[in-house]
Amino acid sequence: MDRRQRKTRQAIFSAFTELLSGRNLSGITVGEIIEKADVGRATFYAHFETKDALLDEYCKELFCHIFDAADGHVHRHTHIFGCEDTDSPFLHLFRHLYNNDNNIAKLLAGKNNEVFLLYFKKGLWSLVEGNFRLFDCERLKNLPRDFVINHICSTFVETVKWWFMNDKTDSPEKIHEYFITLLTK
Amino acid sequence: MDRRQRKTRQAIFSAFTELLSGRNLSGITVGEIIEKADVGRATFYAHFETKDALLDEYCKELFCHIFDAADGHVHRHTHIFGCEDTDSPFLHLFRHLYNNDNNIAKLLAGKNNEVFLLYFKKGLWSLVEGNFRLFDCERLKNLPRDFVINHICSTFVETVKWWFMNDKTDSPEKIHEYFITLLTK
DNA sequence: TATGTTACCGAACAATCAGTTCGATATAAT
DNA sequence: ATTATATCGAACTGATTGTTCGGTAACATA
Repeated sequence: MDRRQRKTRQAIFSAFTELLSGRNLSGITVGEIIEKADVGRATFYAHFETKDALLDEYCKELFCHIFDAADGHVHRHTHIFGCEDTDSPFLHLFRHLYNNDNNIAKLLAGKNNEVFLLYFKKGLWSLVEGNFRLFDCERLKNLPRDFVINHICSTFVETVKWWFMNDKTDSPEKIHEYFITLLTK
Repeated sequence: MDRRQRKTRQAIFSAFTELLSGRNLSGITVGEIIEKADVGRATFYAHFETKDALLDEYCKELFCHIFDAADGHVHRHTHIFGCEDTDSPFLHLFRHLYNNDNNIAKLLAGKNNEVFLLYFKKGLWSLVEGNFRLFDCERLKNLPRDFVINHICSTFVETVKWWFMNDKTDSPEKIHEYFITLLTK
């Protein structure tokens, strides 16, 4: 990719990040983005077809990174319940979120930012599905598989939201314990 | 209230309902609403300050009704777990949703309609909080109260969403069973 | 019926924003 | 040095929101 293209793309992403941390997504205009990115209007539209396209690619880069990192942890142990000492990929995720990598926390905590939760959940789905056996539990055995997966994902997302709403007063380990308590028998 | 006012308000609500069932909320313009409602532009803004204000009042009327109905059921029994024969307020809600009162199903099933889910959850919260004792469960005793309430509400909402996504192939009773299974020990 | 009040109409208006177009300029590749 | 391409910037279209205002119709009251 041309160096000019790389720089422009980076500038737009940075500006977008900065704007997102201070305001609702719906209130951010293209004009503001290009002003903060110091980029011509036509240039913006040469990179992204629409504002939604920008959001799309932005989320892809953001969440792809964090979930890939979490996925690496999955082969280090066999069962997240009953193995207190070992990391679970979810504890790993909680820690990522606690450290606020890539300002994800601010994005997920906002009010009108359901878009991000959607992407977040999508990444979660793969993670949960890929390790479904870890959630083997007598109680959930007779329920439809995708119903349970959805429940696990939603529970995680809602746990994160609740955590952030309370300004992350609890430690990642504590929150992980809460999360597990909800899902285990 | 003046009969003219009533008629205008009703016309706008009807038009809004009709438009909502076919399109995303964000894609609906004031122009479309007043055209379908056959109402002058100035009249619309005499009734509702903004489009969001319309949405607000619309949701209030919609969900207020359904939750009031559900709340009436709450005193007919003491514990939703382990009393298979008796109605729970949640089974009652599932039945309401199955019958698609007020086209609520279409609203909640849509893609970009998180706004409605928000209002829905708000109503749920009161219902759950008002009957928190019904969810007495050993496993959840040590968790923060509002964390658990939030989890119950979220689980209900997600169950409904999953149900609708699958075109309501399961009966309200079956879905209620699923829901209870997720939350009981 | 006569009168005053209130709601509605409709058209015009300002302001904001998304997305397009195009000629000129700067930067990269060969 | 030459060619290709990314960027700039300004102007433009079109859609949408929300406002204003004079005229008209419906309502309430006496």
